[in-house]
Amino acid sequence: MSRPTIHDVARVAGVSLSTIDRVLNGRSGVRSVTQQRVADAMRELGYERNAAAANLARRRQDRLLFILPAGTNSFMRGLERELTQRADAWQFTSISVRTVPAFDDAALAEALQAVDADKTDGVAVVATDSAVVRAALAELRNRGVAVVTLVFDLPSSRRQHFVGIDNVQAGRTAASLLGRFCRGRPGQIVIVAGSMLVRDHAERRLGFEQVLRAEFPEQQVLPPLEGLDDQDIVAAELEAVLRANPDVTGIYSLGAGTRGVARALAVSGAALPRPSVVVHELTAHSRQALLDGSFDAVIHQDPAREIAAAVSVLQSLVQGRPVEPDAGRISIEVFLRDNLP
Amino acid sequence: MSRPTIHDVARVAGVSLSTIDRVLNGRSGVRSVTQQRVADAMRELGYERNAAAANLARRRQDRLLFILPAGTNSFMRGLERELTQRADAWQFTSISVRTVPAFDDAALAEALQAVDADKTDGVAVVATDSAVVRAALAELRNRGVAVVTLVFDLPSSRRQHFVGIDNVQAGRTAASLLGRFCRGRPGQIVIVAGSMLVRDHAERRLGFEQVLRAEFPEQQVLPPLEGLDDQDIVAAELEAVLRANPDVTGIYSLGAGTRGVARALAVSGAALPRPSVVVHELTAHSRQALLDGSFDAVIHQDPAREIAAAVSVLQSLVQGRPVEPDAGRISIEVFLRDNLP
DNA sequence: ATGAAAGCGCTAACAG
DNA sequence: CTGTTAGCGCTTTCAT
Repeated sequence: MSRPTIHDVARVAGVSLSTIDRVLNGRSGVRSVTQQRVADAMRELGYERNAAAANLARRRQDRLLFILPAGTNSFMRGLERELTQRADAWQFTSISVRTVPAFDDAALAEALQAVDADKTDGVAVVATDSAVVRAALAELRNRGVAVVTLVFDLPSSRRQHFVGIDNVQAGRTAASLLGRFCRGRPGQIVIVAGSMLVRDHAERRLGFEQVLRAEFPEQQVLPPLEGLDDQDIVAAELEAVLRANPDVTGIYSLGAGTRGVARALAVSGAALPRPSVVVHELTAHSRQALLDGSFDAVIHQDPAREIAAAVSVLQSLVQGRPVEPDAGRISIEVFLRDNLP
Repeated sequence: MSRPTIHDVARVAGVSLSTIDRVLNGRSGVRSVTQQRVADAMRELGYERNAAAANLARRRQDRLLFILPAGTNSFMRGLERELTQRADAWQFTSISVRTVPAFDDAALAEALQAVDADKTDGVAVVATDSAVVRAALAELRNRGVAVVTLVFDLPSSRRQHFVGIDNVQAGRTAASLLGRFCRGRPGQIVIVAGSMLVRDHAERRLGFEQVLRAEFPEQQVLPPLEGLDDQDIVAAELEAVLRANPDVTGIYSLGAGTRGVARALAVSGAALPRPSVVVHELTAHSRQALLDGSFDAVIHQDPAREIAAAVSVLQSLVQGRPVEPDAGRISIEVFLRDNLP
């Protein structure tokens, strides 16, 4: 009737609970004949282990720490919100969050060093790329703590996994969209970069130019505009570029300069057809711009999925379970006005 | 140190475990003074209930049944795979699956009537719209079983929730994409419909035409091509249409005729620029077409999310928890060649 | 109105 | 190598 338990298996196999437990958890000290008997009994009964009961008895808590940059970046705040609001969504896992000044290698390295390895099983960190950070991360690993990078990767560091999107693919996706949006209107494409971090901006730009050059050669990519993610700078510079190049057909904003882009478009709005616009990250502002028609598409990564993947990977790492190579790969979402969540 | 348990709360409040349990579960038989004391103790200790332990002790299993159409529709098979492979992903929930002949109202009604209300707490059904089905569904509700519709809705029936995408929005999304893809190339747009079910095809078409007419009036929408989701019919008819209309700029396939579309394009491939193509559902075939460049975008709904949402909504319903109105809303995903999962 | 005690399905010492 | 026993945190009789 109800699901068989280890008691049933023990009875059928004619052994004790401990023996069942041993084979169930692959512990040593069971003759292979006995193992076989137990395995047969399990198969016969269709036994399925009750993970909740196991965790309860084990009374293990995975203590995970998330280290995020402070500041107003809405994506980072989204991650933090996800973490604090759904703190109880993960059974047998206790999660804490620390924020450190953004783009401050020293501060980040310090935070990594300050991790108490006796009270922390795993760390997810939004990393900046620098020698001190790499060193601190390696040392954390040496102290027996599992480490994954989140959002920004640190390849060839000692981090065990990366959880985030593939930024080259994100750039390629943007180009596929924008190239199609601008087809039949040869002209210039403006890339608005920022300063979130060198690596991921470079990757997005790379992917973007790969696809645009190969598939939409009628578009000329202008030298990227460095807006430092400051909306005033972005607005001013972009406005100037638009004025100087009346044939701009498309704009790709790969950083956080989204609001500046919207402002520049509003000002130079008279010119028609207005350029097609693809930006990153769904925020209140980009959503609004999508709705009023000034942006065409938003490339997004979902904070909820990102956090869920990080927790899951860290749990596996901490518990010594195998982790599939692409467990941390987050899907690149595309939003238009009509499929906004 | 470790999370406080009801033992701690009991000690601090100076009462027994049972009393804690009573207030925790809102059972009667506790003086309000005592309730207050307990509540204070919980707050003081920062008590959080351990849901797994509660479920274990309660030993309740939600018995859910999924009724899906049989046949080769890859989306339906995707749902079934999700259900059977991840059967153990939902703690304290046992899931069974039944398939019934597709588009057979009588068979579906019969399956609904055959549900054993004593052994089933909730049902998720991919419904077809007919009086017998509605009646059978209502009767199932009367027998005390929770019911949600999945993928296809049955509004104004007694189903308690719908889990699936908004098909009008899906159609609008397709039009936003295709309209932009075809901009600057005035011409005709072909809609390839099928026969999956009248309702959702009609809704997709509605949304599609809404947006196309309003925002891309330079495109003329041809009368929809009824391919009955049969690839041979779709291929033949579409080929004829393409031959007759050399100015076809875009194709929207809103049903399951995807393979036929690919074939027709391969045959009439000579003509350039080839029409832009947006189809529904990511399958091995549509993925391939995306990769080889014959399709531009795929509108998708994720079977995994769909199943997860259905299970979660049914659990809430069965356990009498409140369900947010849009708990069943699944997001509409957009895939291009470059953001394929 | 409140408490004691016996589990839920599994794990973890500790004995044999 | 295998079995016994005492819980994990919570619910549920059944007393009081």
